[in-house]
Amino acid sequence: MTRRVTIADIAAAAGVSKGAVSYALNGRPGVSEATRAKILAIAAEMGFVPNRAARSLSVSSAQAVGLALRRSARTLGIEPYFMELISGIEATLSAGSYGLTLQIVDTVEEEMEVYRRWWAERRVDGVLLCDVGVEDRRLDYVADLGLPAVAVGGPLDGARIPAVWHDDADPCREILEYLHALGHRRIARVAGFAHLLHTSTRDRAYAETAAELGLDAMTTVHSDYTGEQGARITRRLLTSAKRPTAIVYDNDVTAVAGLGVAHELGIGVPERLSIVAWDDSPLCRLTHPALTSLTRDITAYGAQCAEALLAHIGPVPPSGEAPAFSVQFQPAQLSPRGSTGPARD
Amino acid sequence: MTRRVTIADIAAAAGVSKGAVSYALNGRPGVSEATRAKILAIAAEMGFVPNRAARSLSVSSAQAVGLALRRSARTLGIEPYFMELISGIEATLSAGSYGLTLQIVDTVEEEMEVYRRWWAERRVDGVLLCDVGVEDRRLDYVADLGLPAVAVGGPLDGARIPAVWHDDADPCREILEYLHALGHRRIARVAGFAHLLHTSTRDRAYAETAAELGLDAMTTVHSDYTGEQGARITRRLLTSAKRPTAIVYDNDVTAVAGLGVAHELGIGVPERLSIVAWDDSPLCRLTHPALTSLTRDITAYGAQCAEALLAHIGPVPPSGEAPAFSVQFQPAQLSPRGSTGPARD
DNA sequence: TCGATGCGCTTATCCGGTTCAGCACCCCGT
DNA sequence: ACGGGGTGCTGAACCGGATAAGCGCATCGA
Repeated sequence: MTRRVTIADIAAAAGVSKGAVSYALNGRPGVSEATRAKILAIAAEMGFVPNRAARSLSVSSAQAVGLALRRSARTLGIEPYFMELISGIEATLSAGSYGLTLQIVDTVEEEMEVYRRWWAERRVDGVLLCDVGVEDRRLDYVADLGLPAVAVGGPLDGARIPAVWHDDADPCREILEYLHALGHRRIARVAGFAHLLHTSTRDRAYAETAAELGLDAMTTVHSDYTGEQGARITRRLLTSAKRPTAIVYDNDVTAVAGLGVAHELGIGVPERLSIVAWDDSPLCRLTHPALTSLTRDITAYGAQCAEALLAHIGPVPPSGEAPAFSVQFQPAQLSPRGSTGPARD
Repeated sequence: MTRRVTIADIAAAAGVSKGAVSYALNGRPGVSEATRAKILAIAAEMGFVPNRAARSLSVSSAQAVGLALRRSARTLGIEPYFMELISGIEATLSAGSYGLTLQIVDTVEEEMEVYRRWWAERRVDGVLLCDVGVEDRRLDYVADLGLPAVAVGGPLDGARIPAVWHDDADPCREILEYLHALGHRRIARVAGFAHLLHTSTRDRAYAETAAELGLDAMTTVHSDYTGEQGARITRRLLTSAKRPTAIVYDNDVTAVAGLGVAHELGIGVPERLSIVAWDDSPLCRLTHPALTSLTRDITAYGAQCAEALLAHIGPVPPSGEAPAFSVQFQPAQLSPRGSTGPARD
């Protein structure tokens, strides 16, 4: 295990100074092309890789982005969303030779503390904020810190940090119109955390569309996205007097759990109950029947979020043209599968 | 956005030198208790957080651990295993104020390149190796690099790096004896990647136990752990001439997919087919019937792996007592649920 | 009373890069 | 021949901590 090679070693080998080596390696002017080539050749031969800490100390940039997730291990495990998102984020970051630092936290306070520490330590150059809430203290907090951040969700009107989001209202309309066309009139919804921004966006969109279509009052029950609650709520809905003929779920996990409950109660899907899931993860194709769901490319979404963050972190745009502050991502699209069919009663 | 506070600022405020501040903050001798208290008070008041890069440069330690995952975004998303593992790893790391750096790669070559770069850059102090293979080039590679590493899986006889693993043979025996007791004689298995170490361990254990119990030759089909393959293989098994009365799956995803196929084919579970899943994720309780599965605490496993790595990275044990080189984790336990029952034919 | 000891702190150096000021040199026009 | 200006490189400072060496001073035993 030989000692790490530093620019001083290269300088000695090339017979030049440290400064010249630095210029050569960074493609900056200050050395002749001949010298540059020689230095690059020697660096490559010696297998030089710059020490990240030294560089960070000099240029005061960590070349890393932070992601703090405020979800339990169980939820994170079962929800394909997060890993797909991370996967997309990661792809963009490593393409730009940025690292991803991950931390899992329990409370908002802890999460904000993590941001404070990361930023004070200069461990990250920016962060991505997931699970954007209706009232989200983190937005102002990171803005006050001066920590570059991008919200994964929105839109955030009047917010001081950029957001990447997709329209949730249109897909809601699409779902209801689809179910309405299939003859469904009693439609229930198993929603996600009530405090999340996209939940409230959907709450409103569903309510408006339901009114327009003249549907019976839509029952909406908020959940914590877990299978347990999805099952419990579905069981209650399906055993109530005015049983819905269709249930829409805000995520895939609760939808799969709901399908399980329908099986358990001997209620045929889609004959006597139609099911629609949000977030078309592979989970939705695991079941029988496969779940009709809202397809969106979460990995691409993650990639876009990371790009927005890098643009936000990056040097002041040379063209003087600032990157778009907020970006709207392609909306989710309905993928009909076996779990939806005509209403019977 | 005020400027970051450094030890020089604290030194100036306290009227002492930088060195004294460093000694005080790190709890080392060299300053009187009175001065130490004063410095600590000032540091706290000014909200001092040491610059990570500067510290790393001095002590040449990154205070971070790397994790490179060689799985597709889809697999990572759908398999609860990884997020639960990460969650556990993360808990241990942040308790020791270590960071977790995550990267997703496509090939072994790329993965090894990442290790080389991380180590050369001193971006990490050590790495965890997931998905240990039967012949695993990474083990020697990181050992040659001198990069501290711990394998998440084993046992690794004669390997140069420590491993944390759990016995896979005993649970295999437990499963087969259980199914045998229920009267099952034709048992099939949907296994995981053939090249993975634990797959081959299970291959052997199942074969041995099957022979002991006098079971018919067990059909084993290897898969890539995805729902698609799980479904396809199950469909083939269930439509073959000598249909198995029980199928054991190497992970939860393929098992859930298998259950879907049984529904699709109108084969009652557990009346005409029993299903056992490895890895008791919440996924197994989402379905109806809930899946009998092998419970293991993956989060705790991840925590243990991280602990082993930190012990391996850490300072030479002062007591002269080296940490255990390889650690065996608690074995998985069978949790019988609705998907298994007596064989009928 | 004097040298030895040790405490408490300062000074200086180092880690490995980046970057700025400055200098030697060459080319050029006049 | 000489000043002006650009090129190509060097030396040194700097980023923010850790740490070894050194030094003044009080304490203590002989």
